[in-house]
Amino acid sequence: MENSVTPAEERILEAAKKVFHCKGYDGARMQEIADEAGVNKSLVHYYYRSKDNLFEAVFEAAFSKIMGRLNEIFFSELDITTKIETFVGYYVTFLSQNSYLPLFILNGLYEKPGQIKKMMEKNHLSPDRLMEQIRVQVKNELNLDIDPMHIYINILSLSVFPVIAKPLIQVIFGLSNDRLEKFYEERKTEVPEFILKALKGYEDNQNR
Amino acid sequence: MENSVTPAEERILEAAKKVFHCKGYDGARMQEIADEAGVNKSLVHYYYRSKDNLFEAVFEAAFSKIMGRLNEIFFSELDITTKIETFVGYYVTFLSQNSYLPLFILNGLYEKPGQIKKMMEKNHLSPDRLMEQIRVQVKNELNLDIDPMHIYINILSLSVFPVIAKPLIQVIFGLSNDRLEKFYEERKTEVPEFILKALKGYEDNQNR
DNA sequence: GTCTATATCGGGATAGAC
DNA sequence: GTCTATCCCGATATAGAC
Repeated sequence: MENSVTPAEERILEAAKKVFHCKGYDGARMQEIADEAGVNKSLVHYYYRSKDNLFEAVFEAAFSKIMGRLNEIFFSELDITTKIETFVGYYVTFLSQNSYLPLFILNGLYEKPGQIKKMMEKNHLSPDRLMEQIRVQVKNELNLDIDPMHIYINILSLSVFPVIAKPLIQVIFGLSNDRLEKFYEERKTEVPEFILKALKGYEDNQNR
Repeated sequence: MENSVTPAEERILEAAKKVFHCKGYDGARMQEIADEAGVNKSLVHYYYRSKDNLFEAVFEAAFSKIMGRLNEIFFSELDITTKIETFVGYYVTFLSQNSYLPLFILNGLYEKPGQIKKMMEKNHLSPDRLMEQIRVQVKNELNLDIDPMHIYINILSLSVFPVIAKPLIQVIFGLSNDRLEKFYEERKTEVPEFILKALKGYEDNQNR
């Protein structure tokens, strides 16, 4: 099996990422991808027989990139407080530098409900292990018996949504690009603080 | 100017909503919209000269539907606690019944950064009024001097993201549809609780 | 491997009969 | 207002020369 990747093939994949990420499957044009890669349109088909195949390659790369890092942080040896701070800090930074990625993935998941489990396994993602990991840590370190799923989704929501909703936020609050950048920067400390204060609230309740 | 809406025109708009919401602008087909409305393809062009026009009508309706209600709740006379509970309850219910809507709107905002201010004004949305409204209420009722923007976005994130990320959540946690419904139901109480506990945390800090 | 040329199809839009 | 027929372009994909 061929192992080395030719420069052309690589350029095509990079170009495809750029175009698919911004325009989605239906909006992307094979011609535009070819132009972006600086090759002939036929060459794109030579390497990736069809638009579908090319899209799959792009989607899988994006999914792995996001989930791999997420996985890494959540299964690390950090204590829960540091873990949340690390997670939020990393995601807000990473996502605002790649602001097209999360929406691309969400759209992709709606279009392709199949074959995703394959990717989950490839990225060594196990729902049960993740849940258990959070539950144990919340129990041991914070002494709380609360559903880890809601906590996990809350953390994700607070980190990801503001990036996805960038244009909406600009419209609702009438922000300039500079002011928006500052807003994201603030969130790196605001969000962990918000989460930890909430968790502290549960603690007070249960120990009362 | 013609005021009454013919049944056909109405059926076309409803059909267009269904198709555009699910497939987006590029994915939607005029033929499919016509079929869905039970009319000939030409009739769609007769009423809405182009695909662009039709899409605008659909987008504006969706935007107004979501923002109108949001506006209504945030400018109501409720105290902040009730307001948050009402908002989350309403949005989690409404959005999970119309789970395609938020993603449709976010995608649309990326594609059409123009002409949105027109809609903001049409819906009487003023960034400044909204911010001031939240700031005053948080100050008066909770005695807190914190940035209302982060609070507002946090509430929105926790309400909207889990609905948008439905397929992602199912994949990450391996949930059945029934279990997911239960999860959303739980969030109607979990999310306001989470938010209010966090706010309480700020209160303790500042009064210490 | 990389290009040119072309097949084939589908979609948006319009003309014109009724 | 509603239909049939058609135009025309653009997009995916393939064949085949080099």
